[in-house]
Amino acid sequence: MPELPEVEMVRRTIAPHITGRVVEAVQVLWPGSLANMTPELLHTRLVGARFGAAYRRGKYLGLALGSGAYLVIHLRMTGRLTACPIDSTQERHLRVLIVLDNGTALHFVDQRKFGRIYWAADADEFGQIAHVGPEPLSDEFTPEVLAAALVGSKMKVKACLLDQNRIAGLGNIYADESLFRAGIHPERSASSLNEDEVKRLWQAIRASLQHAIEHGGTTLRDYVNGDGHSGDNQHFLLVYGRAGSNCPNCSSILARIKVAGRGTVFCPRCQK
DNA sequence: CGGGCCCCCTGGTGGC
DNA sequence: TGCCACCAGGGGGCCC
Repeated sequence: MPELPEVEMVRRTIAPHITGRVVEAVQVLWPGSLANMTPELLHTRLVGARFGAAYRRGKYLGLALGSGAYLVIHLRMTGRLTACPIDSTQERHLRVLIVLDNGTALHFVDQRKFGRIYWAADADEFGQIAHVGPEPLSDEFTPEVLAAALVGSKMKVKACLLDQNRIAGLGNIYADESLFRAGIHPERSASSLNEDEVKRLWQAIRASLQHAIEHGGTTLRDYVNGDGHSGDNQHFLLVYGRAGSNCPNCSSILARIKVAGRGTVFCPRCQK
């Protein structure tokens, strides 16, 4: 499941392939992948357009175009965005193909068809589509900002972390990893965290995300970066996917419960 | 505002 | 070996 680190890796690896390149052809194999336009409209808008920089907002990718518009992509569960040679074999679950003028093509592959491609006419529309909370790796994200996202909420702290409007980019993996690093039980009421706990959680969120990026993202099944390479961070996860194994801190057996409808792994001893 | 549930989807898994 | 119910889950929508 691509979360902030994985989307950031896609952004970094896809950018060199597309920036400055002109679209020669577009092929939509599954129209359902297009969120707010028809295949015809995408074709009209994209063919002849030139890609600029690649941006990320939360789990949204925004590929700028010379016209000032953005091609906005959300990978959801199983989406992949890769740059491939135009003569490469067509993989299963290919949904949208964008041929560029440098012998490469952007492949949007999505087994479960949850991923979506949006059209934004300008930066404002990109912001409306990717309307998410503060970026946890930005300088603006301080312990005070995190505290503001949690304060006064009756929600469980994990549910808060998963709420994209409160904090951008955390999904199930990094919510669990962050709460473990901070030593906070996922079912704690968000508003019950004291100043020290918020500070620890702030530090933990940034560390979980930063380490994941340094390890190229987490590949559990589908995730690959823009070059088609898997990440390594799955080998460094502390709790996610490790229910029944030993806690890396105290060797207790890691527990699995359901929080906010999501499978949740935590250490009953370390996370109070 | 928040909790719970459904839906979108497909492939993997476990029970029988 | 085969069939099938069930699960995973990001995000939007809906109801209460």
